[in-house]
Amino acid sequence: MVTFNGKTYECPLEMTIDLIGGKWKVLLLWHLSKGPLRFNELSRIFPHLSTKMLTQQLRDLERDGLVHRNIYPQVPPKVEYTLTDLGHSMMPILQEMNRWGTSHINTQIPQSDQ
Amino acid sequence: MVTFNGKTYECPLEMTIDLIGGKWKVLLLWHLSKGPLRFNELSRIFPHLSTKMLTQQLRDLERDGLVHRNIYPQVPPKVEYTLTDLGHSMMPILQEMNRWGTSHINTQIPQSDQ
DNA sequence: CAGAATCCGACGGGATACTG
DNA sequence: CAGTATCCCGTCGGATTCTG
Repeated sequence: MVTFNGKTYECPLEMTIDLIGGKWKVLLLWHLSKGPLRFNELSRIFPHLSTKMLTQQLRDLERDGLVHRNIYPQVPPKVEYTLTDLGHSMMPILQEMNRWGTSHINTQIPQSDQ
Repeated sequence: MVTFNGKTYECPLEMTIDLIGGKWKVLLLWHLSKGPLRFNELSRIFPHLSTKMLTQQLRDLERDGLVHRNIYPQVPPKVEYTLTDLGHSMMPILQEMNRWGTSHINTQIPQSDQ
């Protein structure tokens, strides 16, 4: 029984997958690891991600301390998203995932015949 | 643009997270990495996982070549699930996830005040 | 520019009952 | 034992519109 940011889990693995599971969070973290990005820049990188979802995922990541939201008080508004140290500490995981994906591109699994 | 088992993705990372994203798949892979487990054994390990979901997740993992389903033709039926080589190749990812989780147990993120 | 608000349909997933 | 089948409700998430 472990906890993270108020949530309770049965084991560390469950805790981690809850933070980055789902399609978009790892992709957001991955792109932000290369440098700060603005809301619309992220929106352009992921054309299939609605602004509603983008906002929601970024809020989740922010609430869990993986992403920092930097607001420049100016008109028009400017908001930059960056990785926190905790966010950067996820990189070994993402690198392993990227490595696995890269080395298994175009794999075709023969479906069992029955 | 990459593919895996007939599905198309924008990048290797997206491909990987699609295979193991979601709460249960990593947990199933994790337990199966220690040895074969039967359907009811898995069911007992995860009390909050319905048989419907368990079946569905196992079928997904099987279809994607990460898990093998071994049927013993006998009465009562006996079915053992094991990791394939491809499933084992996921272990570095899960180990990183477990490592991260373990070293961030009981973290509390101070919420930004506004 | 960076969202918030609203509406609404699809489906993820629980509970229960049933089967070879 | 190892599932399947059915019902059903909640939420996920898309599309659209609006705002400081």
